[in-house]
Amino acid sequence: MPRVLTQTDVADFRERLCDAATRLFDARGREGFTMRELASELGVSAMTPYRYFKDKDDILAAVRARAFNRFADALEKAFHDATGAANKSAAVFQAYVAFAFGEPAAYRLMFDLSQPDESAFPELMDANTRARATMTDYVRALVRDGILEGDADLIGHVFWASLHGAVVLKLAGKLGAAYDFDRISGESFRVLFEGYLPRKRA
Amino acid sequence: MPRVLTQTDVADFRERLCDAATRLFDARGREGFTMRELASELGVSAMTPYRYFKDKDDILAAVRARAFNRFADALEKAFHDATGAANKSAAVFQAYVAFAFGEPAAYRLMFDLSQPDESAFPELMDANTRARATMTDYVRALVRDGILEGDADLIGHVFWASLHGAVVLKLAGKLGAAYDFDRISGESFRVLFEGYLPRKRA
DNA sequence: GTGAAAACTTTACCCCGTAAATTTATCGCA
DNA sequence: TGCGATAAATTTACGGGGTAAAGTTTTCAC
Repeated sequence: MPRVLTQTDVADFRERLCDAATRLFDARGREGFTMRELASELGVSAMTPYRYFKDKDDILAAVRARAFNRFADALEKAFHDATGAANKSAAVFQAYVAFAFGEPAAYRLMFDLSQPDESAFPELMDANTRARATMTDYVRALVRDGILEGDADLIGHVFWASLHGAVVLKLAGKLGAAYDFDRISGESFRVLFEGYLPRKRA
Repeated sequence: MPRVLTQTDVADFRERLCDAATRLFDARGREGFTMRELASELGVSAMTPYRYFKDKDDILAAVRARAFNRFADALEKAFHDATGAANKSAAVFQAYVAFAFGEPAAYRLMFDLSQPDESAFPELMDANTRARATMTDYVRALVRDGILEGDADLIGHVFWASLHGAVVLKLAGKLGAAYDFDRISGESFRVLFEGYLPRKRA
């Protein structure tokens, strides 16, 4: 019988590969990322990654799944560490922005990209679902505590779309100095937040 | 003396090429777009486009410039055809959305993409500036007519970021059935609009 | 040791953007 | 009417990409 890779060997290599791939995506962009450079970064031949992943898309899916999980980790941590619904909401907002600009390539891979039939990658689906949940939980908390009023899922999507828009415009270099990301996202957040405050009825 | 291309010949070919390129971008996506297929679509050899454009990026810049101009055309027409600031605003909103979903590839080329040193393409810069202006003019009209109150440029950017966010989430397939584009963008627009209504001071 | 099979590498194929070399087509002029 | 000259177009070729197929190395039960 020949040498056989243990589960751990495989998992470790996949881990190392995804780390390197994430770094390369950041350094070279989605277009500049190549299997050959990835392999050489890992010190293996160009074909070795194909023992561990079906093809480039499979690697992309794994990298995306890991990005979703890191993202969810960051938001959940922010949510749990802050106390009080209002603080939690601000902390989640900050964590979101920090992730987006700290790992722009990962952010784009998560939200800019529509891989055909993502359902073929259960790991990705799960991570996606998890990240999705963390993005509405904080709104649910705000509504539960009576700080905001309305359909928490709808409000969550509205905040999300608005913030995401500002993020991608910034990432694409579409925002100037006068109306920069902080100004626009802050203003959006403020106006939307006020719009969902409970109506003071007599 | 040999045959020499007239200005018109060159302009016509560039036009035809950009039309075909725009179609191909839509059909194949940014990754799947190739010079070779573009050339074959035009019925010329793979190298002929290089007589008329420096390289692929140069073609991309031209396609983007044309997209910006079509976009500006659509918004300006909507703006001018509607009467009254409120109607104009709604018309511009509709034209924006119609363009984004009618020509998703062109939309992405305009706002998702940051070409390095776009300043090298004056045609692109001009078209970009023009499109930018049409996106804030309608807000300026709303403020001038007293329908909204505040910094028109800031408000314009806030609306833009919010709408853009919903558009790209939809284009990336991130929105589900329950909270779809219309629901989210409509809700965002409503809440932001109300947030900028003049305060009724006693 | 030995052989069989897993892990890995080398080689090779086809597609890409595009540089360089080559061919074709059109003009003014003899 | 032919005949360069030269712009326009095509053909060929190169380096680099993803990855299939073939070849090599390594490891373990016997």
